[in-house]
Amino acid sequence: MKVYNSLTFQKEEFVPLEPEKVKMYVCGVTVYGSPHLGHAKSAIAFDLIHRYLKYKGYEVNIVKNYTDIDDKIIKSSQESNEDYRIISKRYIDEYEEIMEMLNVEKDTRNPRATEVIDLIIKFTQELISKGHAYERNGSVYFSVKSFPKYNSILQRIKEHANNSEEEDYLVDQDTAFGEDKLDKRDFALWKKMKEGEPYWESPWGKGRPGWHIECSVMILNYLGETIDIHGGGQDLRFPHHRNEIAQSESYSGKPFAKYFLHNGYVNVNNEKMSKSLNNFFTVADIIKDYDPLVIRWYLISSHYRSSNNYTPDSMEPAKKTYNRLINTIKKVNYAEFSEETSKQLNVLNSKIIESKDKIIEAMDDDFDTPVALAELLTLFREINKAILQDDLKINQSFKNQFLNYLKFINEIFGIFPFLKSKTLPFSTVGTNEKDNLIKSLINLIVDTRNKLREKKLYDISDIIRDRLKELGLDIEDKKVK
RNA sequence: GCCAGCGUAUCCGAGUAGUUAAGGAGGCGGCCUGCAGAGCCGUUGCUUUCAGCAUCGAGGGUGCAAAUCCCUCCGCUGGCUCCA
Repeated sequence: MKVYNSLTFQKEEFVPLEPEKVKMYVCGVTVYGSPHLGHAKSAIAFDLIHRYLKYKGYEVNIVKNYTDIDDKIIKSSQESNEDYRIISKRYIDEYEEIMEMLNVEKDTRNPRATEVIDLIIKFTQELISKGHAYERNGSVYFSVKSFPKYNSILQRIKEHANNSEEEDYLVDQDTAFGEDKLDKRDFALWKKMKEGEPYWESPWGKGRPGWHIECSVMILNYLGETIDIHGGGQDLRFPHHRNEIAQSESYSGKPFAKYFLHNGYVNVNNEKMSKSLNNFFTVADIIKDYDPLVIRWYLISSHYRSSNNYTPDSMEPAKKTYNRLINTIKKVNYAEFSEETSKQLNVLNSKIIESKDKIIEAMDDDFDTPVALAELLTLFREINKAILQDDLKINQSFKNQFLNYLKFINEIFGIFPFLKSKTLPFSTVGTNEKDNLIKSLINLIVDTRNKLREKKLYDISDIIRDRLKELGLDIEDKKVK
């Protein structure tokens, strides 16, 4: 299996530190607003990776944080005159609700920044004692100079550049960059409290953590000094991820993460969807018009590293394609049954196996979902052709194999969450007395209507079909005998 | 300016050297159907059909062979201390 590693700018064979186990951390959201489609893209990208690693037999320990204290939350809190905890709680709840609808699997844990303040303070103290950080006026800064390879992390430095790295980055040394910092590149580990802000007590007085520190601390605490996969959006490469690496490697003296994976953006009119540009579409709004699974399909039908250009029409093709899949599943469910094995059925069986192999091959190549989904659609076309065009009768073993295939698809893509039981999903009729009665009544109506059709009493049979549709029962006619 | 990446047919979106540029959506034509729905097939660059010529932002280069590698240029997006 290969993954594209942002640290080395190339695809690499995925080999975890410990066999069979993967330690994974994903930068989550800052909770001061409703999640938009861009957040969903990131969450689904790493959900897909999580699922696929599990499918490959790895035991995945995945941690994703909530940043529940930062400038924007404080600002929002001051504007609405609400406690910052109420705001963060509200948006964490909403985020979790949305993620559940999008069928994003639960992480191993989701720590909040405010849960780890003590650990942040300890971590910061340790960095100071090792000479990697310094305190100025109640704030603590990381000293980038103490970490020589800083500039080359997650960024290529051109070999022919005349200037040394330092010169490149320190030309503005004497322009204003915050009076307390010793180097323009230094960043805050601990921020001194401003009047009216939430605060925690620390050895440097009242204050709160800087932006980058929580991730380093959570990783150390919940996953260890070195992890396998660190994920997040492209926009976090710098400064956030570079700073995390600097802090953590200065702290432990060990490599921080083996692979960095970054997902692409959702764009609107070829601009990044973001809160600051106010061009975002929230998932909650899109769900009003589209099934969350259609949104999921839309997002995974492009590669996780590339960007989607979203327009309000973008969901339409996704919806149609997704419905085609559902229709095919229904067709198989209602197909005529025969225990005999036909040659054509054997061919279909082997196509299912082939399709699965091809999907695995595509996913092994840096989670290439577009190619994998193309394989899925090709198989479904074959099945439609056989069952609708050729009136293929299916047997139990085919049904089982198809069901297993669907479960495999759901396991790695999460697009058929209704597949829980051992049966196909659309046999809504149970076994109790009432259900049997309903079943008999429906059969009675359908049989009667078919008799009418045989007698070419189409106006009556069309009314019945329309009325049944109003009740949510769709009839799809076949040829009249 | 520096760094990363992008530019593929009407649109979305794969494809990093080896016969037909995956798949989807839309359009057109056909099949099926009492109708509808669903589905299937073909087509969707150009030219006087079965043949030929093009084609992956533009131009050049390497090579038996290029959407794919190299160079130059054009255009676009993102990051460069708020960000998924």
